[in-house]
Amino acid sequence: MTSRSEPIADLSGRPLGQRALHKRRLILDATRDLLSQRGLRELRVADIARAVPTSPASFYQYFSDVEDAVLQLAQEANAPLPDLLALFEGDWRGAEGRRRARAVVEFFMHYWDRHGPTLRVRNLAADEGDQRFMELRGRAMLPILSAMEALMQRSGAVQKNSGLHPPAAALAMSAILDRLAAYHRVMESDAMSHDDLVDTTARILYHTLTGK
Amino acid sequence: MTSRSEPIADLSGRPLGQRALHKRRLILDATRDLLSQRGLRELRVADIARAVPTSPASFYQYFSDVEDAVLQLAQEANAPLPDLLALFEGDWRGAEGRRRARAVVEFFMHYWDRHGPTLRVRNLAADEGDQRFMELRGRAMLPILSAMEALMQRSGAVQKNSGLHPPAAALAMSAILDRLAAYHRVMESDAMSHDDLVDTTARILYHTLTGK
DNA sequence: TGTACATCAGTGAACGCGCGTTCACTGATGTAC
DNA sequence: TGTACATCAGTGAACGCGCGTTCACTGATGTAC
Repeated sequence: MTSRSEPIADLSGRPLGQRALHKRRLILDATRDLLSQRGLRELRVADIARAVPTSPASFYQYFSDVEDAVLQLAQEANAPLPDLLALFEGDWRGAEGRRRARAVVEFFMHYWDRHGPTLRVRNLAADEGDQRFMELRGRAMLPILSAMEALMQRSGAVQKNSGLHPPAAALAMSAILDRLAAYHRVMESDAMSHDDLVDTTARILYHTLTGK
Repeated sequence: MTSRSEPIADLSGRPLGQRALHKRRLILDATRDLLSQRGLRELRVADIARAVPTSPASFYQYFSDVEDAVLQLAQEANAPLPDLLALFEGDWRGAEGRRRARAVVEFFMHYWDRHGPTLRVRNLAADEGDQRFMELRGRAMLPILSAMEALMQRSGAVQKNSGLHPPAAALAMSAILDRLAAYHRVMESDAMSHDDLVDTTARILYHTLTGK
């Protein structure tokens, strides 16, 4: 989803060759590594360049500043979402629906295990009002929310759970999924196993989306 | 909840007089203001001092660095939580329960309207693994999670929603409440009113905690 | 296939700024008698 | 009530470091004939 149409370009808009694409990749990877090792506040262009390793000047060939690089990472993180969308579309009746609900929860957990540092920063920046990050989060969330609402309509949940406002309910479900995926690793323990967490979340999701 | 027992002290441990407490207050207020105006990454000791206005040296009389000041703010943000706790304790049968569920949702929204910038940063720092912020978040959340679990037990939700693991369900509910409170202002629109959001969230909460 | 040239890509080194941090001092407040 | 002294509180000014940013150059790759 890293912009389907336009090829990747440098800051002057010139399209990149193989060699340049590779360098850009190394810089993005280093940015992501640093983001997961240290915090957002400690993320500096100089550190990223040191980690690659390369000169800070190379960084500025591709990105205008640290936020810009993180924005690219957040954009790349949208790539797996069509797979998630596919889980919502289709048959959610009976056992198949319960299976799909679990698959959705597991998807979120893997997704956050992989992209957590980036998504956390994206969400903070969006919450703080940064337009670019708000837009990016919107592009990620809106299709999922729509898919949930569509499912609530055709499953009859809207009638059975009458009083639930579908867009609000969809938002609530995405909040659970995001948040629990974000810290499931910290929360899992003897008192609460991975399966407890997945199972309970999947049940709430299934019930809210299908009314059963 | 700014530490009930020990009086507030400067970095050498000396308790503060009235004048010093007032200055410290001004610095914390400026920190919070800057945090809501700009982002976390733009928060500098020099900026805070300018905003007060005072000398950077004054800042260092009370706080070891920017994180330390934010940590104090996050600590103060725990103060209103006993009121929330009180909502969970008591009678949740019938109309009274539905009323309380709504009150919980409204509490969260007001709470985030007021302390949002601080709580966002607290959550990011905790997610990034900062021990001090993790502990602080734990002190805020654990009593609430316990109160929800206790309610699920005595309301019979555990039997009726059999299969829900109470700690996991409580975690899921706190995720909804936090996240929707965090961005309810951005989400409210013609298609989804404040009341839709409150009502739907309250219904999900009520159903999960009481089984009805 | 070889050579000349154009363009792409990468970076060493330098500059200047602004930040974090501290010191040494001034002024305010409290206490003793 | 007044005076001397001790302690509390606040800060101006300075220092040095490291970061962001850019320039001018070198080296790599592609293209034409």
